[in-house]
Amino acid sequence: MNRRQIKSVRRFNREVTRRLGVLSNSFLGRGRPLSEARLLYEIGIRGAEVRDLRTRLELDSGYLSRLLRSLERQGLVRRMQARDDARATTAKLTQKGQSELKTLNRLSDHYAASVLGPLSQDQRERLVASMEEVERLMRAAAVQIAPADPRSPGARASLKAYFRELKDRFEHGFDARKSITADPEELTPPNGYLLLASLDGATIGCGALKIKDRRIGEVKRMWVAPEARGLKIGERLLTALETCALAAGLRTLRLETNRALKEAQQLYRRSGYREVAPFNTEPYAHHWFEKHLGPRPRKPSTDRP
Amino acid sequence: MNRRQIKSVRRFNREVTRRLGVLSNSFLGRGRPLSEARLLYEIGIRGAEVRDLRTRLELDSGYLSRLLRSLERQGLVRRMQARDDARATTAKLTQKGQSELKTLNRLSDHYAASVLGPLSQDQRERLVASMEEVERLMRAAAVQIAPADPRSPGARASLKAYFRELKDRFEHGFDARKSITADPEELTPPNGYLLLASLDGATIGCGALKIKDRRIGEVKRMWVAPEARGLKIGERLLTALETCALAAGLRTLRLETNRALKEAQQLYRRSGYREVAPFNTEPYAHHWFEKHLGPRPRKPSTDRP
DNA sequence: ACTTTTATCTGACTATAGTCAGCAAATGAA
DNA sequence: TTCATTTGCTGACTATAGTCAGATAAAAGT
Repeated sequence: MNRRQIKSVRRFNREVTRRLGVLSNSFLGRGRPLSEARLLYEIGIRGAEVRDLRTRLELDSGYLSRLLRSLERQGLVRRMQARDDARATTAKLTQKGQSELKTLNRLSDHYAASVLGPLSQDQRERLVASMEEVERLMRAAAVQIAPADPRSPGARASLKAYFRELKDRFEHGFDARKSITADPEELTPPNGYLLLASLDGATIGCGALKIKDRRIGEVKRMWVAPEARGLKIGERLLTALETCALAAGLRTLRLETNRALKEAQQLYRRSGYREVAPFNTEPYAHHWFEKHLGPRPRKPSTDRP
Repeated sequence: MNRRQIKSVRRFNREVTRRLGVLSNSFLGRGRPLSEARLLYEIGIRGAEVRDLRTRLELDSGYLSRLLRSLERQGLVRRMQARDDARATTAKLTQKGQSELKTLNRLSDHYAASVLGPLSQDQRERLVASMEEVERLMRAAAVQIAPADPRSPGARASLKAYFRELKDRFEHGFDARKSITADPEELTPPNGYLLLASLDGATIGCGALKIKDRRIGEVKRMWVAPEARGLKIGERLLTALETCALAAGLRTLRLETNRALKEAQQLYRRSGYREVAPFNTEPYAHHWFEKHLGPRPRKPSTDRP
């Protein structure tokens, strides 16, 4: 990355926060603190559990409780205990709260219209397209990759989703018991590693390294959530696994994959993996790949797991 | 503008403010309130007049004074009276303030680098390009067009810049005394109109309408500041003038222009003006244009002057 | 039965970001 | 000269957005 790019990002930050700040104050802030407005918005028509609100808005539990109480006093929100877990609280909008939310939505629409209004049709299209690109890429940049315990909730959730997808996509389904293992203890250092990709606290991908012997590692469990595809997260996971492998002294990585997973094969080929003769008897595999690692990780990524 | 575009703008607003907010807090907010950091940044190495700071940051004079006092107490800023106007105060950074500013700049750079860091080279280029487009178009959307008194400071400044540019660009220079008049009283309702385009309080363009008789108007003084070109402000000024003209009951608009002003001619042709035989003896003109106004203004713009 | 964890609430406190009325000096126009 | 305006300062006030330590109670583990 260079000076020009950094300058451009800083400039964007400065200008856009200023413009958005002024507008969102004048539109959303009408009579209601922004935090309350956001909270109403986040509760939504269907209601939400308070713990979800806390993680989504990243609020202190005390602060959130106070905000909810304030909304309750204004008659906009009703709090009720969840049936299954009496500790958990669910917040729902009252009739009044729902009409308030509609007003907020209308104001937000007006705000957006005020941005688009002065522009020509052509400019509007270009602005919207660029906004979508910025949002997508800032989301991509916010994805974090970090090693995790294979038994942690995030790990289990992503592995479950991974198996589910294999079952859906393989022509004869998928049964983990018939496949070569990659059990939790095999993915825990020093036997191996599991890396999770997460975005805003939610796990959206995984990738594992199983150390076979002192020289050879196997890449397993490569998966990215459908909603996060196209952000190059597979590349980053793979690069991070290679960094892990190098750090562990490995010189060769191997992997096998099913013919249904076209995009995975593309990723491996792009990343310098060469197809080789089968090196195991994995029943679900149609292609086997191998890569010899250089002394240093490749340049594009700066992940340090 | 349609639902899809509005949704996209709202989504951008929500996501980007959240992401930028988190980051700018964690980077710029280290130990120093954001408003103080912004103020230091705005004062800059060369110092700045307090009144300029107030308009640029849109701060209450009391609040700004307090912020400056706080920075002064911390030994970062020195306040001194301006020589020419003893009411005005100039704020300058002390040695310590300058090194603090350098630290802030370094932190800002780190913040930008943290956004770009996880992305591939290709993604970085695309992000930066989209950011520039968003910024440019949001700036364009923030431009306001409004009628103004031809004697107001903004009007005089833009007319002066306009004459200056004509003088530079016309092959034989330009002398307003030899040209057909468009004096302040001719551009004041009901004799005519002067519209100013402004961005964040600064005047960046003008356009005038001189009403010749009850049916025919003349477009004069069309100018956009060089730094604001490419944002379709000329189009908006012209459309707004046409709206004015229609409201005043005019059915025909005329204008003349010099051959050096290629982009102006393009604008007029694009906007439906047809070249006609000379209708006056303006010595600096090479092309004469005319447009018959329909009963309603064209669609793209929503300016209502 | 017990400890630990999870989910929320409460009170007390702080920081940040303003707003507003009024004052005073300097300036500029009538 | 007079008087309105500009410019900045001060004190008093408010709103917003938190943070933190501890209380409480249900649920889950052991």
